[in-house]
Amino acid sequence: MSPRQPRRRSYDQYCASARALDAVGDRWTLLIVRELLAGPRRYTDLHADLPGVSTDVLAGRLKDMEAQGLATRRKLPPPAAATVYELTARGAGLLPVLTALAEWGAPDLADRRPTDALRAHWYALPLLRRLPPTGVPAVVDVVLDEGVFHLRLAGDGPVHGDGPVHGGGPVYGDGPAEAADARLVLDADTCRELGEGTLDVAQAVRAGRLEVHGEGPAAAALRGETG
Amino acid sequence: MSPRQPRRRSYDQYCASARALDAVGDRWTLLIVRELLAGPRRYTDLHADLPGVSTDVLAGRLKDMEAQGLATRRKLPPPAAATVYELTARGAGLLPVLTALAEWGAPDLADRRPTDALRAHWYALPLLRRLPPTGVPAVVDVVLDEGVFHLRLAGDGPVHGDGPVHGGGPVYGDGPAEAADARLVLDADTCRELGEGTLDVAQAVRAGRLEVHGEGPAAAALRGETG
DNA sequence: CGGCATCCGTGACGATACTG
DNA sequence: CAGTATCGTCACGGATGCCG
Repeated sequence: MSPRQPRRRSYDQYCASARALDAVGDRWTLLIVRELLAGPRRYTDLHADLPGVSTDVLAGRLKDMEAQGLATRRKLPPPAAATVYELTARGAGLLPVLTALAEWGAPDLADRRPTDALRAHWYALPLLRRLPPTGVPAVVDVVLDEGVFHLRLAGDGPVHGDGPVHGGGPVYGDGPAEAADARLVLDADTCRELGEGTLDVAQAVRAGRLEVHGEGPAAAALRGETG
Repeated sequence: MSPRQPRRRSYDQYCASARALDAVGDRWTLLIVRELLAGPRRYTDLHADLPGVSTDVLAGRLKDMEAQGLATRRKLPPPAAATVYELTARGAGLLPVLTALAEWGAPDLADRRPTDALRAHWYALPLLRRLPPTGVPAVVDVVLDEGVFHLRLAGDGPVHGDGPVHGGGPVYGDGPAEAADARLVLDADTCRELGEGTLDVAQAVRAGRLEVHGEGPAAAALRGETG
């Protein structure tokens, strides 16, 4: 009958961090979460944006994540008859873990190896913690030579580790948003330094390395017009 | 000559989170960091507090961490001629990652399996984020039936993900501190609920589930005497 | 074409034994 | 005490095949 559930490997420690690592400590799992934080994605898109993962491991991880309540499969209504994977609230709650990792790992981006894959929206996580508070929920397009992505800011300051930021929708996404409140134009290295924290938005604007477009209060706040 | 360095496996992605996982994503690494956040430890002590890790994996991880600048080996002066492992500043910078993981994983502590190992200081990480600001640096002993540990609070509020908290010394430790500013006495389940955030210190005191001993301002702040 | 399942070679992991 | 040596097992990565 039961075809021998291989029983997920556990640290068997009564420790909150160990429990978290039991759930998401496997190779690739947190990077799949990173992709799904950009919104619902199809299997093939995930596979394309996770270069190096093998098909069976990706399928297995998605199955594990579904079994643990981190993600769900959903079938889109026709004619777009595709199945997409989507984070649950529990899965989206991993955002603070990913931002903490991104903040710690940002200095390592100083050396860009020729073998490194790159997607524009991978710049989103370090940036989320570094943008000044907009005071109001806002969607910001970020335009790099390498591509365009967008951020969804809650308005009440940078994203810290204090739980999910807003409703539960995607926190960032690939490509431009439908209706953005502001648009940032900068080069990849400026974006890297912003994410690392060695440069802030006001400095970058003053140095001519960053253009902030937009008319609303969010764009003004990003420019530093606090009055 | 060079016996072919097997070259650490990398995700090869130009992404801050992926870079961090390249460094600390291997099994056991973050739990070793958790142990070393309690201060310098000997190999045998690490092995004792990481039940399940095999000796060669532990040795290998410590070597990797040393090579990556996360930890250092240090030989204690005689007569205590033992070698201890100690986090570097870079390694200690992983505290926000571990607190984010602990916060996310805390709800999973609701079911305590009979196979789970337990060390008192494993309660420290979830607690660090949940104690009210003491206003002043303080050392707090926490007394459970299961054992005693202590926390070193910076004073400026709970530990968020905004970088290292204070100087760089241990953030918590096993057993009582030499000179504690306050002493908390509670049972394990109360400690778990505090860490989970479903209960706060003031509530626990009022419910008679937590005693806060001590005379100084830190103890008063923990009691909620904000005046 | 999207979503896997299968097969296979390699390397990482876990337990035990052993050594300076 | 602080690891190294050895070995069986399993997870991973890559390629291919199947099936709606």
